[in-house]
Amino acid sequence: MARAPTTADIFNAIAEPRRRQVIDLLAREGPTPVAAIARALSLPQPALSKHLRVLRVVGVVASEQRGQQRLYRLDAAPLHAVHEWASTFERFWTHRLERIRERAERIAEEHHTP
Amino acid sequence: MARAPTTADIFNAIAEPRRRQVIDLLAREGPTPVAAIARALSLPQPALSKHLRVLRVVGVVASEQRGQQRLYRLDAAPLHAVHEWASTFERFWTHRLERIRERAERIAEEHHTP
DNA sequence: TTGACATATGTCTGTATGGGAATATATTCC
DNA sequence: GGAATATATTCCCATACAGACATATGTCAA
Repeated sequence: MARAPTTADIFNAIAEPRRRQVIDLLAREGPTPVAAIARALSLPQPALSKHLRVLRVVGVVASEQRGQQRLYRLDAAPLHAVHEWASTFERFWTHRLERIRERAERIAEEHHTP
Repeated sequence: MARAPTTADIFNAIAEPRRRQVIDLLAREGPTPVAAIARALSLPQPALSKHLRVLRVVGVVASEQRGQQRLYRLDAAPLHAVHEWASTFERFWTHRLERIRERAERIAEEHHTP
């Protein structure tokens, strides 16, 4: 079997940095026409349209005809799955951060009581 | 340009479901030898070894020789980036959930005072 | 050393990519 | 209808996959 298509699911879709940039921009700016996205990301319009298709297929953006242009807006729902999956591992960072903090405090303590 | 290699970064690495399974398993079970992972995931050993290489390159797992076998353990640090990125969009789910809850309460209210 | 076991690597194949360039499709205005 | 603008699609190419299978490498034990 080959690598799964980028349209297979949200995890494959967000593997591409350009697509994460698009998502970030829509989150910041709200609904945005294609040309404005292309300008902001310095991306040729055809390349962007292809990325937008991938994002549409996995349901993380939706488009609305607005006169001559097409407004794309974020639908963050599919990103919830990513967040939830990544949250599973929170305890690992927390533990590591705690260890770092504890060590820092211990060292500081030693320096104060020589 | 072609699609970025799976080893390019953590986002590309976790696009593959098998590799997320490996990560999940190591998070649950702690350090585990290759054969046990292969058995648990019903994955041929060569296929698994290739996935493990990808995960090693992006730094999300590390291996330790343990007698004849090799123990793989999770290093969740790179997943922090994924979690942080996904956290950016938390407000969208929260807002949506709030809207759903408010609507439900309004409807319930209407039913109680007809 | 030889053999048994555990893991890694190489080869093959079909499939899919992301960008560049050209072109097709919509939509609005005259 | 025809021109102008906005967006989508098609064709091209180099690259890289994931799995099946065979084989190499590494490690221990006798």
